[in-house]
Amino acid sequence: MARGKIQIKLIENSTNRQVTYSKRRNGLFKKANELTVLCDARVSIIMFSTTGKLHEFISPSATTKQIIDQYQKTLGIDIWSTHYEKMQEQLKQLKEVNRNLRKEIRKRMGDCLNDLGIEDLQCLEREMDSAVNLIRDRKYRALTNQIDTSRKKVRNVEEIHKNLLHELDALKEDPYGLVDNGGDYNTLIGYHNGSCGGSNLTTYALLD
Amino acid sequence: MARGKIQIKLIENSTNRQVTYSKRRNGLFKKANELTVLCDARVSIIMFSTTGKLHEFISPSATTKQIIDQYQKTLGIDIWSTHYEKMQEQLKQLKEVNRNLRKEIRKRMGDCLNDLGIEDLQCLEREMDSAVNLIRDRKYRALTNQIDTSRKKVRNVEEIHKNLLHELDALKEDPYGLVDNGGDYNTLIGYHNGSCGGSNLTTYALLD
DNA sequence: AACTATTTATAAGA
DNA sequence: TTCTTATAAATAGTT
Repeated sequence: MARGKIQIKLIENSTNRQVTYSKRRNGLFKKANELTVLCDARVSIIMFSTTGKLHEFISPSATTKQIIDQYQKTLGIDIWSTHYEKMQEQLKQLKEVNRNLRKEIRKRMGDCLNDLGIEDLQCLEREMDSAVNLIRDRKYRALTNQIDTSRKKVRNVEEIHKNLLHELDALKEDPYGLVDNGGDYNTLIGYHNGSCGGSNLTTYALLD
Repeated sequence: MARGKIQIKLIENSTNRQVTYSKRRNGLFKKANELTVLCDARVSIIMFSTTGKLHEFISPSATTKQIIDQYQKTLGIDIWSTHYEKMQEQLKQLKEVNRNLRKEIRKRMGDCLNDLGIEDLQCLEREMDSAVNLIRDRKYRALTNQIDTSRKKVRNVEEIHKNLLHELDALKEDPYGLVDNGGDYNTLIGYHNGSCGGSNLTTYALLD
């Protein structure tokens, strides 16, 4: 456009390209500003150079966010709000599902039974009964295992005790007497019957 | 810039303003395109006329959404993504809560008991037992109510029957005989013992 | 960053 | 809206 026409194609020389970018960017922004003033328009220019550097122009009468919001509103095809609305919908659904799950749990705790009919109650009772049996079975199995383990421990300790007694007998002739450390072996079993921490009902409160 | 210099200030004449807007808009977009090609830059221009009409330019190598996303990322000051991330976080939390609630329900159905200790099992058993009692009570109360209602119905029907019999007696002298519509009153009680629709276990599957 | 020959954009008119 | 054209403005290449 001066001192020789140029072809509109990539400027190969990197330095020239950078200089031209800078010059023309200023030209573009100047034009945008003139347009803003002359025609009372609102213009947003956002540009990135090859190197990723950001430059922007915005009409003094507006903010970039305003322009972009209006852009979305005008196009109707929201770039974000579709996404947004989907997420909002998903959130709503999950909350509803959670609410129902909490309700289900409360039913299974004997609460919130008002809206159940006789058949629902019978059905629930049957389910709970069989579930309780399963839990009881499981508990018994766990207890049995623990008792077996404890028995083994006791037998082991008794074995040690017997050996010590034998040693003691063998040492009867020894002039140096040894003290027997016989005691309550039950303390070795270590069975602590914890108080039921219990599910906290508030955990299943029907939150919004 | 031609046929006379102009001042850079609002063009009062509305028609002229519109014409200038159109011409200069084209000029601006042309320049933007040249810049895109010459310097391998990515440019987004969004503009609104006084009348609210939208015009946009976007470098062929990009989309407006890309540019705006990158704009936000570069500035750090996210216009949307903070909101976004919050929602995403909320979704994650809700899903986790959901998962736990399902697990809780499955426990109360005698499933998923593997990771429970003896005390947990005892506690759960106790909870379930008392819950079952509550449910049973509620069922009995509901049944009692229904039986009462049924009894009243039966009594009512018997009353009607008795009256009809009296009428019949009274009509014995009548030469026109009347057929007694006596029948199985039990059908009137209408008690249907539905098969337990049952909670569908898949409902409480531990979804992701 | 400044200069300037030249190209390009465009204001006014058609 | 488009075309024309005189002229202002932008800018490529140079310093």
